Amino acid sequence: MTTGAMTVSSRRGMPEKRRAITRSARAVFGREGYARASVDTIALEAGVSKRTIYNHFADKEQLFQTVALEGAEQVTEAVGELLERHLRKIVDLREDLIAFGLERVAAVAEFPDHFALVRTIEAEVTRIPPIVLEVWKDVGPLSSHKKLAPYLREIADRGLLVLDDAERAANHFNLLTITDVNQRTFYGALPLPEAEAAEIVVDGVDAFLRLYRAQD
Amino acid sequence: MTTGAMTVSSRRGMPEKRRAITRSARAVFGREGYARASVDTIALEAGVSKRTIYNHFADKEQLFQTVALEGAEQVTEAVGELLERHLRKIVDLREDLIAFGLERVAAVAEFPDHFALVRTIEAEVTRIPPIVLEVWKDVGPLSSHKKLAPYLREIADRGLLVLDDAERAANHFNLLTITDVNQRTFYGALPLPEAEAAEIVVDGVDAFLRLYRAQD
DNA sequence: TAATCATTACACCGACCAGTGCAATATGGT
DNA sequence: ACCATATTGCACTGGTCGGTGTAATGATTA
Repeated sequence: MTTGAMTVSSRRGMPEKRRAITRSARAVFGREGYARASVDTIALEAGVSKRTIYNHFADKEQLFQTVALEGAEQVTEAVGELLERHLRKIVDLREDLIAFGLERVAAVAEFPDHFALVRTIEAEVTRIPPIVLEVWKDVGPLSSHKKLAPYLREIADRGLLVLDDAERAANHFNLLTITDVNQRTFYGALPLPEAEAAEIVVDGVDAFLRLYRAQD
Repeated sequence: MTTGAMTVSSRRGMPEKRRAITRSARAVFGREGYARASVDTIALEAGVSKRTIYNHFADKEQLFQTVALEGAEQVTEAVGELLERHLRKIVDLREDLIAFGLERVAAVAEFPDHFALVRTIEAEVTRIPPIVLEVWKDVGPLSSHKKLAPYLREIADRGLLVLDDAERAANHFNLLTITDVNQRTFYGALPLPEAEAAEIVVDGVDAFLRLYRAQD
């Protein structure tokens, strides 16, 4: 098979095949869970031979860890962009926070394979080497969560919020919006009408503002 | 094996063996996850033959569902007792809410097998029949969460809280306390120093009170 | 004692799976 | 054309697992 041409860029670095493998692995690990996911299935869906997978990765576990870390980085980067886009310059605080919250929630739906994988990671949490888990949390959810704090700090410095501890406020914002939605949908695994998601976010933002909005 | 006496209560109803099976199944499903958990292991740890398991349950899946539902009921009942104990009669609102929150968090540690199973359920969420999942949510987490609302309503009626929507307030309380802790520890799978858990609960309660305490 | 029924040990089937070895093939650089 | 390397197909091993069939054992009840 694969008698075709493959005109460009094949033998450089190691992309193409490797990317196909990680893409497929992300999908299969997320869909089936770690134990059920078979390397044969991953190979099939990647359009690659099983042997090639073992040429790129030592074993199933290392493949899983690689995919988990890559996905975490991608999402964290996307969240970083959302922060810049919505909270760099504040026009209307409530509107901007709501817009950020909505896009933050939508981001879960835009990386469905990754967030299915997150559920798998959480299920495997006791079997993942502690160091790996720590790194994943750091580059993933922890990083996404913490990045919000400095934006809130700056908004507070401009007099729009009153907060003693920006990290705590960021935590509260996250709990009242994204965490609430994720908890109800299991990271997007179950459908939630967009209107309800929006209602939750608006509720959360309003609660957040009652907690931290400057009185004037 | 089992040549012993077993003096009392064996052939009535069907407990004893069945309870041993569900206890063991809860532990193994929680520890290993659904796919990895082997019926042989469950039988071994239950001190029961594999055949006996299949005499009580149709298959692995039904055993899993049974265990999931039983555990959810137990925890919901325990949470109900905590509510009665701490929020029936309010002495000092903040103290009582903190005490409730702390015990609520501690309850996760007191049912470690069940909450390990919860992680497994969440991972299997797309493979669990929708009706079963709905029932589980209803008797389990949803019920535990919703039970808080009427207590808050009553506290508000006594003038200690100001809230338009008791359900929303209950949701906020849960998010700011138990959900925060559960998210950080993966339902108790990872250790969290008790002091830190307490700090989170106190933080959460104080945020909740800033949201809803009567201005007096 | 006899009959009933839960339980047991044990062997077994069919299926799946992680990982390997190897020889053939394809590909890109020179 | 030649070489180094990536990839492929495929068979194979050793192991696990869900579920079943069966004959024997033990206890309970009448």
